[in-house]
Amino acid sequence: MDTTQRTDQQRSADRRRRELLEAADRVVLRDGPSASMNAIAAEAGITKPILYRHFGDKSGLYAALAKRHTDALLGALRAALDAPAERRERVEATLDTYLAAIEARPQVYRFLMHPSEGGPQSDQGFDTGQHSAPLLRRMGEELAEVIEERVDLGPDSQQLARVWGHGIVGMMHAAGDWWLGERPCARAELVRALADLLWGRLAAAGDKLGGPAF
Amino acid sequence: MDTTQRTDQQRSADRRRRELLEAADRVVLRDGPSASMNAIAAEAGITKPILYRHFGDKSGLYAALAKRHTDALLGALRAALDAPAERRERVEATLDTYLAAIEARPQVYRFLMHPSEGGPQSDQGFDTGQHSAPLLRRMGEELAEVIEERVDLGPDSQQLARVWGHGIVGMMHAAGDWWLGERPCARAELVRALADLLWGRLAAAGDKLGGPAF
DNA sequence: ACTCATGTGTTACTTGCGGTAACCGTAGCC
DNA sequence: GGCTACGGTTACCGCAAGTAACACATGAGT
Repeated sequence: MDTTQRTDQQRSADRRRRELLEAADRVVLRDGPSASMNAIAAEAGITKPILYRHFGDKSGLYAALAKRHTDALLGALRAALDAPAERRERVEATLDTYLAAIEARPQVYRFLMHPSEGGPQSDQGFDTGQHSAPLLRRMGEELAEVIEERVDLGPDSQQLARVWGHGIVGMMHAAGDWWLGERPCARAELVRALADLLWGRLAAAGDKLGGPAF
Repeated sequence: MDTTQRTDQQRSADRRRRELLEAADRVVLRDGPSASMNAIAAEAGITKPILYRHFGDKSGLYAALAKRHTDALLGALRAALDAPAERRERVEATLDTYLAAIEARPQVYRFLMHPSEGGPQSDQGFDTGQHSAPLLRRMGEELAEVIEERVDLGPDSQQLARVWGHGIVGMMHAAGDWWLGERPCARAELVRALADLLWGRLAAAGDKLGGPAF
């Protein structure tokens, strides 16, 4: 078994795997994240056990599926983050890239954020963390890296950058989710509002006079 | 059927309902959000159909359960938001209140954010929005109200306040989730870092010299 | 040519959950 | 006593995840 020489069987297995993933993709796009293994197998023209041979269990399939989309989105985000432009411009471009992606394929987005919430009862009950979608975590970490490598934050910069990375990603996510549901304004307006928030406009704004009980 | 005069039966039913909710609470606290109806019924000392008589279906029970915690948490947050203090202090107090809550009872928090993700296959696949936990939405709306009624934002203030409300809540949530998983620092530090972010420190910070490809 | 390992595929099953139908006992009230 | 109304139970359905056991091909070694 030479590792360099992949046998025909191995390559055909890889192709199979890709085909299965594409079938799964179609089903998830159609049925949302609650697509059943049976349905996916049927779409691929085969039966369940094969899926299990390839992906172990449902979360395995979902992880593989999520990785593809996550990689694609992260690539686009990285491009926007790394562009040679003013910081404000880069931030706005990044926000816009993310929002455009979730606007274009809401089902996929939905799937990425809610990856079937774990197995049967999957004893992960106690460990608290890690329930937020892996996509969010990865985005947070990536952003943190970019911030830390580009912005001068003095001591404690690493800690600060990570907090901010995850915080900003969360802001983007929650605002995007709400916006997608209600569509209260154009995308560009949302982008500006969020950038304004990051630029400290909340802190700079004055108190409203005649406020309540004051 | 006089509406004002609740019969003994009605009141006893209400008591029963509360008892059941408390049992469910205990189970969710122990088993996490994937607690089964059987387990909850057993904890309450009864069997499934009674649960269904009281709450309709699982999402009904979960909704009732979530409402209690949500109300409690929102009450605490409102108190922090409405305190008569400097804005920065109020923001920090609010962040701290939220983080203290999720730190104290991570399972409950987890449950609130992941309310079983909808029914059997619950055809809600296409409508995109509304999958973010109701708690997040409510917090976002509440915060938006407070912002709009207290801060002078000029024209478009309503739109802006809502975007910011949801955005800030999302930031708090994501950062809190990450922090809960990794515990990279004390709560107070996290609070300060987030408040700094909202105060525009990212925009104010200088570029790092000797940056990449520059 | 015969076997044997390996990978692809199937049918048929088990387990466990959400949800429901149909039945049982007891308290009160006429 | 008989009647209803309600708290409760057993026993079931449908469905999805996951598995066991079996069946067909195909290339390699002898």
